Amino acid sequence: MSQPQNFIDTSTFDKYANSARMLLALDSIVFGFDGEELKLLLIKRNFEPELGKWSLMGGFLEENEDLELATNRILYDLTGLKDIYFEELKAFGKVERDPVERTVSICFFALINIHAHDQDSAKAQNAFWISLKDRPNLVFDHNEMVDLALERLRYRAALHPIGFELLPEKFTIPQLQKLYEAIYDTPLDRRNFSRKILSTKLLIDTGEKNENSATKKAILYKLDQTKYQSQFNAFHYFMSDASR
Amino acid sequence: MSQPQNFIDTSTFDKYANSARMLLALDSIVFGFDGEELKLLLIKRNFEPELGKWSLMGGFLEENEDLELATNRILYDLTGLKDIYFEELKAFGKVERDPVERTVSICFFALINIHAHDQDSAKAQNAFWISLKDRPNLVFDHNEMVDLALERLRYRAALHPIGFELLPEKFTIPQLQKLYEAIYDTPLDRRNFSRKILSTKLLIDTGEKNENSATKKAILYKLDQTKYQSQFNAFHYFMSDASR
DNA sequence: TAAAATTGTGTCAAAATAACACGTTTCGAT
DNA sequence: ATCGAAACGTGTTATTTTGACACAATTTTA
Repeated sequence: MSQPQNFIDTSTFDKYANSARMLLALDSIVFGFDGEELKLLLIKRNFEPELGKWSLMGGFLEENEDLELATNRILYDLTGLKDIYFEELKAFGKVERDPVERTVSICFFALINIHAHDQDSAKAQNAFWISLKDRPNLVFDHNEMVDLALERLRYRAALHPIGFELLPEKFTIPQLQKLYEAIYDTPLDRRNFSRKILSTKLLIDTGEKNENSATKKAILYKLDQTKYQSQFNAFHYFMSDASR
Repeated sequence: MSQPQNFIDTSTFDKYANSARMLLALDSIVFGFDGEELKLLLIKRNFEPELGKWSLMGGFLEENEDLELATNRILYDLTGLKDIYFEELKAFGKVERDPVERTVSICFFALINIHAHDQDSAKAQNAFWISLKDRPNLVFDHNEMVDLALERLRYRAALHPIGFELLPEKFTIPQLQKLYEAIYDTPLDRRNFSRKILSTKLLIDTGEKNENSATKKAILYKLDQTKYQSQFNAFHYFMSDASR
């Protein structure tokens, strides 16, 4: 992380010379699921620059703050939640991406249970849940970020049980199927989907049923947390061809 | 990529205040394959800080340089090659990761044909090919970076045909198998491997044979570039369980 | 020309997948 | 109370894919 050109003095080495210091932003794509549609938590900017326009939630990395800590701070400010599931997406670093000042953004996406999050936190940030299908135009390169985040979500959810992060603690297989259908925007066969999910042995029957149903009440399952964590990196192939 | 706290003046907005500007480093893990072992291109540092120790090749992002351009610049300086295959790995941003000055590193890994690269470029950087198995201790958090890069390589090579990037233009299936065995440090069944690879239809028989062989000469194949690019993101499942 | 090393191809049983059918539960309308 | 509609749980079958394994062909060297 340094190169020959950048040293000053081999005996009394203090600072890297000649290279630019710049702002490091963190931008978050937060996905939620309301039971029907996949949603994004977006900010209606009540601050400059680009006041009044839509954007992702972000913030700057501070001098004495670890990167991971800053990510958690930003997600907490936005949702009021701690220990949110998130993954780093990509660094965006075009010279002109932020017209105000040279800023490199490290982008990540998060998955949350839309009903568990703190509405007040979102309100404080002027944030709203927007369906993916009617997402507005976003500032800077944020559209590109969302496109990539959705692609990555599809990639990851096809192989790993991250979809569960979007559901409440107890959920039914039909609910899970609707989530996958929303993520991939495609219908799935009930019977094959159920078999696939159950074959992972990741679900535990709680013995309860979904009382909100108007018809046959589906079994409520919960995640087997031990198996979930130990098998997280194993391939599960939830979707046969998520890669188009 | 900005938040309410960071604006100065809604009418004459110029700069983001209060947030720290910092160095942005780019560190590269370069993988190569010599026909037997997986290797890393590492720097014996002839510059400060940490002079004399081993490290990854890196550099700083400059004021008027796109992130992707800088990555290519660093890889070119190291290998003399352009259009190298690389993927972003992760941003490393612990406060104390570089004792000289607060520096966030965006890390990426690259795959190159070890025999095609320019030896002079490597020599100019004091870089050497080191077998993964006897890799030295590296400065800062570079060990962690290499660990993660290897994990990611295994993940990606299990699903996508990136392994081909490490081989010469024309190669045999046994050579490809040795590469996969090196990546996963495990023996594979010749017959099943061959069937799996050929079923992807990514290989074109050149009609030539490997004249370097002391026994039966294997068929030399080349990649079907059109299919390679169009099917790159499809899942190929080259390894049944690369995820442990 | 026989032996050793390596390559290409084939077989077969087991497992996974995709397409599809049937019976059950629940509520509300009759 | 019972019937119908909607949604749920489970089962069947043919096809494909996988994993374990065997055999024949090529090439160099002894």
